[in-house]
Amino acid sequence: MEYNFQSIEKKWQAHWKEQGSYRVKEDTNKKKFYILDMFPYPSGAGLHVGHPLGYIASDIFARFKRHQGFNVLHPMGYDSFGLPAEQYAIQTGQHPAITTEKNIARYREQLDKIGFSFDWDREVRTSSPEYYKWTQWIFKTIYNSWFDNTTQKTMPIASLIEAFEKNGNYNVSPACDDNWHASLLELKNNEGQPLYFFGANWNGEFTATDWQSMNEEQRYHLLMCFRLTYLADSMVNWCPALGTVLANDEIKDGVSERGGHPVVQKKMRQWSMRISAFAERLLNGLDTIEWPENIKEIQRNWIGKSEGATVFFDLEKHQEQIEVFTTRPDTLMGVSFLTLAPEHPLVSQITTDEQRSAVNEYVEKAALKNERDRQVQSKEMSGVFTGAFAIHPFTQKQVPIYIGDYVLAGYGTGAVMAVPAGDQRDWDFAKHHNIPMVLIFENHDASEGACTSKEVPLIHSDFLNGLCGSEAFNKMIEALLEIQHGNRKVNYRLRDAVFSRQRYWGEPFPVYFKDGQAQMIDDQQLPVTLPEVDKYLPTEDGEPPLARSQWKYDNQFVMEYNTMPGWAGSSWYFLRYMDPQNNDFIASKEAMNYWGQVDLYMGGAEHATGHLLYSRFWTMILHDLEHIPFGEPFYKMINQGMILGRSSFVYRIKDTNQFVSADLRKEYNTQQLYADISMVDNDKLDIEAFKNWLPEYQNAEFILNEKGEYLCGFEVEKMSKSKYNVQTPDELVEKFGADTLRCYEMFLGPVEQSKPWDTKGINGVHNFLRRMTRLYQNDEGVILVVNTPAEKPSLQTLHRAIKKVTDDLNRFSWNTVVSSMMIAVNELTEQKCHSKEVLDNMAILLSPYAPHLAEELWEIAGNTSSVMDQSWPIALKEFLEDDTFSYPVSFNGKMRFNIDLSVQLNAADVEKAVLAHEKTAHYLEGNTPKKIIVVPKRIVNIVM
RNA sequence: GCCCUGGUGGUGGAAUCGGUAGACACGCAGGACUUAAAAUCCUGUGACCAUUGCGGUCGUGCGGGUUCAAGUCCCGCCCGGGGUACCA
Repeated sequence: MEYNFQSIEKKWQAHWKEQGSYRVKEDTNKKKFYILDMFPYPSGAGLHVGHPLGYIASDIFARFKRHQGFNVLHPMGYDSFGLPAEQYAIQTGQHPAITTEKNIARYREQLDKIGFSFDWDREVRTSSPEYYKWTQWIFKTIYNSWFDNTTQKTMPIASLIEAFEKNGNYNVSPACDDNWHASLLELKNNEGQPLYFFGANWNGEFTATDWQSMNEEQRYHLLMCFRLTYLADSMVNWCPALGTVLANDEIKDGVSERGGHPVVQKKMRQWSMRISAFAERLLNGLDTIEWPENIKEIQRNWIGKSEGATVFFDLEKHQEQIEVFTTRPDTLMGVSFLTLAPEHPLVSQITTDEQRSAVNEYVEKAALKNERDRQVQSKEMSGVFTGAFAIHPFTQKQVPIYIGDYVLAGYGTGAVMAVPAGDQRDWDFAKHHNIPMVLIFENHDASEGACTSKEVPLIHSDFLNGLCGSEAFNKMIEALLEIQHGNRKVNYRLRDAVFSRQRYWGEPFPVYFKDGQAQMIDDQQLPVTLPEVDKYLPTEDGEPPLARSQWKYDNQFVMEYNTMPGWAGSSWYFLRYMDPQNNDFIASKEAMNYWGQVDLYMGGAEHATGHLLYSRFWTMILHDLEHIPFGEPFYKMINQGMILGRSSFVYRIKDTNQFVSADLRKEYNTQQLYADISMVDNDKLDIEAFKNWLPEYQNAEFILNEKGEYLCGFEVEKMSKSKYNVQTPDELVEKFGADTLRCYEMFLGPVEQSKPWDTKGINGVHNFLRRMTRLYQNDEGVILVVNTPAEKPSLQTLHRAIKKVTDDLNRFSWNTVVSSMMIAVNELTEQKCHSKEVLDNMAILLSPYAPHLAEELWEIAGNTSSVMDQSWPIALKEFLEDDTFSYPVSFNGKMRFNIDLSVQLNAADVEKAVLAHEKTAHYLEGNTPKKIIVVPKRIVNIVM
């Protein structure tokens, strides 16, 4: 019988479904293995061949682990809240839930065809109320928590209140914004008086008595400064025309990517998550997990730890100080000016009357640019002198103060001390504005640029003269502490994460507002479900879509009309798979204790600074609060690469309707046009299909090459509809079968590498499966499997394959496994081996890669059980080694010939045998060997 | 600029610990079978030189180095992919 993959795959998929083969339960007698794929957003376009790459790899690994006796949790679900469904709803009025449902059905159909071993009973969808009930619960939990800087741990907010009751905020160090107390002083009560009783110079300390005398409103705002999710005014990219906030990557050249509308910077009251408190934990945790080094690096950079010092500069004519952060306190003696961000709060206060108009103009100009624009600006170091001077803390000399938009308000203190001798940017700024430099490095000629090395001894630096590096760094910090003008400081780039979105299709907040204060809705009333709206657009006065519903809590209190961002649901979904139907908790303690951390996480590297950071953040919080038994969500991670498309091109001669074959196109002036890859086979164009493709090509004429063919050009690029290079898995499953597709995607190369999709090679893999089939059955359907014992060479072939396949899977080398199995099948075919003892083991080896065919072959060989239930074969040592080894013999490192010798021989005997060999004399050319290197079972090298 | 990756035949890739570079496929060329095509099978296939056979030289982005031995280790460059940035 021919390899009839269509009927085989249909048969076994139905069988597995009927048997519930992939259902999994906690079983404390078995070791667990949790292998997870990043769940997809179910887009309307469906899957292309790139999407299942990671799923295939993880599915193979899950099946391998099952054979090894592990209890494997391998679930799948959908990240089903998101923008595309909402956009579609705006255009068509169709409810996003309906669109999402449809897309999920299509995804499921496509996934099912590929034969994945997901336990679909555990499916989760982030948009289902049963699921987002717990997203809301986690939000509330985070709201009711604070972070203790001393112990570096999340604590319930009640414990902070208790501390305040006892000692005010003495002896307690909750994570918060540096100037949290300043923002409280701006608040007013109903009478328009300051809400708090602290004077304008309050430094943030308060006593137990202060706390006890606070009213409920005062305590609300005070606590908000310490909660791990909090309401605060933050700068957002507001697009008035679209009525929504845009993410940075939704803006191109200062206008919205969609529609090209202007975008302005606006302060909005938003929920934020205090991820900045976890900077150090997130950084250190990376050392405890096995992730690809590049992802760890991306996260480290994103967290952006820098160690340095805070320095306070007194002002010449004002009480206030300017606080700067620097990583080079050792260069403090070289300060020639300070630069403030245009938004710095002291700017208007210190600017002199002569400079005021210039400064105002500059500040206004800067406000029009968003942060990203500003960074793209030219290198000409724009800035304006404020007219004010600071006083150098050591030399007491005047230091001019500038503003410049290269200083960002959002990083550090929004102010920098400039040392032109030691920083290239400061050097550029000084040159441009003709500010005198202070030279502080030995032998440094500052006419060319700054000296950025830390290893050059200092000069003109008073007590630091002659020192450099960390010695100077530490000595300066000591000196700063002594004169009380600075201290050691660690700064992080990581910012708190905005958690509000002005969208419809996302999780609603379990929050309403009473007297302007946010109130959490009781756990018993969760989930708070999405209300119906007439349109999925913002209201006329710019409120989010949910406001259209006139939604009220208890019929009187305004609800929070924002929704949660996309990363909310995906930050904890791996927990829900453990116990997806649980109504009492995110998952039962038993289930979480059993399944624990994800052992292997497979997904794209593009989530490095989003999902992969946020889910670590939430896991740490939940772990600290003892809701879950582990502190890092994903132990081992592998990033699959992207599969790129191979686009085909035709070449039209300019201003004609003539197309010229790619190999002849240089002779003409041509225009390159896409041709759909379905009309191209082996770069040869199906001319008739092309003519019928689009009306404009109907009367096209073709200049063929000498073989009478029309060749297409090609390019490797991202798969996309507009490039006509999308290859769907469905077509390939139809044509070659799921097993072939699975093997081929693995055979393409290492999973973590990006590579072009090219269907050319798929025949080779398909042939391999056919040759495998022929070991069991000839083309007439006669079963060849025999019960006679196998010959030694066949057993050697088998056991070598077992060893190689097992080793390669253990080191996640999916591609080489296919090669090893091909080699085994080629050898067994040559040996005409049809022995059941060999073939049964071969079927088990094959089953992770080609599960349908493996089941079929297992059955053909006369077995009644399922191949999936068989334990993984063990490679027997006696069949792994030959009696002889073919030694390569090299002369001065050049390999000349092989000699077969018994593996029993020791190095001296090998040397003797080689020297006795007839060819040795020839290659010695009369020389005496100076040295002979023998590495047993590897190589012989003769040095002359 | 900085950080992370990668660079091997016509193509995808293999070489796991410093030990025979190019496994396994694709493609291509030639042959067998066939009226023919497909399918299948066989042979060859890194480049260059020599071919009557034996064989020889070069070769893993480039230039150096360490070593008996380097795709693999070290130093200095070049190019591609990704991340990030007036980050103080």
